Amino acid sequence: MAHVEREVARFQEFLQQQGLKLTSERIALVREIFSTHYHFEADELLFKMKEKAVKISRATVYRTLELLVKSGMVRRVHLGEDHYHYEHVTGNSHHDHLICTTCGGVIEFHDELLEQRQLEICERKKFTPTFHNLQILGVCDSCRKKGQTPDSPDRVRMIGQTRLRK
Amino acid sequence: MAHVEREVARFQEFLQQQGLKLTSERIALVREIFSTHYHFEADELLFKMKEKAVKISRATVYRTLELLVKSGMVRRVHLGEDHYHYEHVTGNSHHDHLICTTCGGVIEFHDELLEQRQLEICERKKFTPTFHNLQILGVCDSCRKKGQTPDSPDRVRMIGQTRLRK
DNA sequence: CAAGCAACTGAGACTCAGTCTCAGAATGCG
DNA sequence: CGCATTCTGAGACTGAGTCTCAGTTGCTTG
Repeated sequence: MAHVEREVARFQEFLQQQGLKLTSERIALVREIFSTHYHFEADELLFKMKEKAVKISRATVYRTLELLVKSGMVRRVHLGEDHYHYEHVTGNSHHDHLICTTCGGVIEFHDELLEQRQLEICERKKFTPTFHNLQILGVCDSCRKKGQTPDSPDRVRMIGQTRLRK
Repeated sequence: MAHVEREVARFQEFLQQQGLKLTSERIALVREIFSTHYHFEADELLFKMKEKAVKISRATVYRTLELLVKSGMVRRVHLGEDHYHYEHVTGNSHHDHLICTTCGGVIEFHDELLEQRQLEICERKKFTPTFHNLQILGVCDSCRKKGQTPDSPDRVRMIGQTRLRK
């Protein structure tokens, strides 16, 4: 739990620099995000707060996520679904994702050779990269063992979380 | 133009195999897609058809795109925006994208070494890949020359096409 | 430590991409 | 050529995300 407070402090520092305020809603959201979920969705977060009987509006959730992204503490990623996911930015280690189209699980990896090669490609195309995004879709080990066959890429869209609105 | 008719024939063959029908709407859409746009959005296509005074409803556009994806003639891709883009599947050459966050331009590339390395990573993680998706965001040569500085990744969301509904 | 104002919040209207429904229309097989 | 089957358009609907605005709160300054 202690390290959650460190994140709160980091966020506070960012807010101060920007002349913004540290409100109870923002504190609650940062605590929620950094104490549990590694990958999460905005609506999931909204739902979790409702469960805990902490009343925070959808607008505030989105506004806070935007600030967290700006502060560099959280990253917005596409995970194959048709809406955004968010993930912590731990240290500054960039990573990419293997996404299982059967169980929806996400495996992270980082590969220096891959990164290096991308830079080479950019150089050849005279392109100045700022960021990249690689998802590999397929079937994870445990799903394959259960005898599942790989699905078509579209199938990924079906993966969902329980989530409510209103 | 001749090769557009080849695509129409390919689609017809697919439809026949599935016990589906080749309608005038489907022909018009395939012609539109394969005669010009390489990367396109559903709404853009809808708008183009309206411009040409060919009346095709949104539902039909989406339904036809779904069929084209199933037939393997078109691929659905994420290009950094918050909605889908589509692109032709030419032959079977897989490729990835460099996306300029300043002008919205897209550069395609294919790199065997990158593909190879991804397979190695999957093997190490015991993951059976079916598909992947790599976008590199940054600034293209001509935008850089115009003295633009790289934008933050969020900026990409702003890139848009003119498009109307109704 | 109170005032004041800028920044923040919630509620709910709005947007936009995409999906669904259903009654009427078209296709194409037999 | 008939008719079952598949398609279509209009528009209602959904779900994620944004915007607005009136009322509230954090924090700086005096």
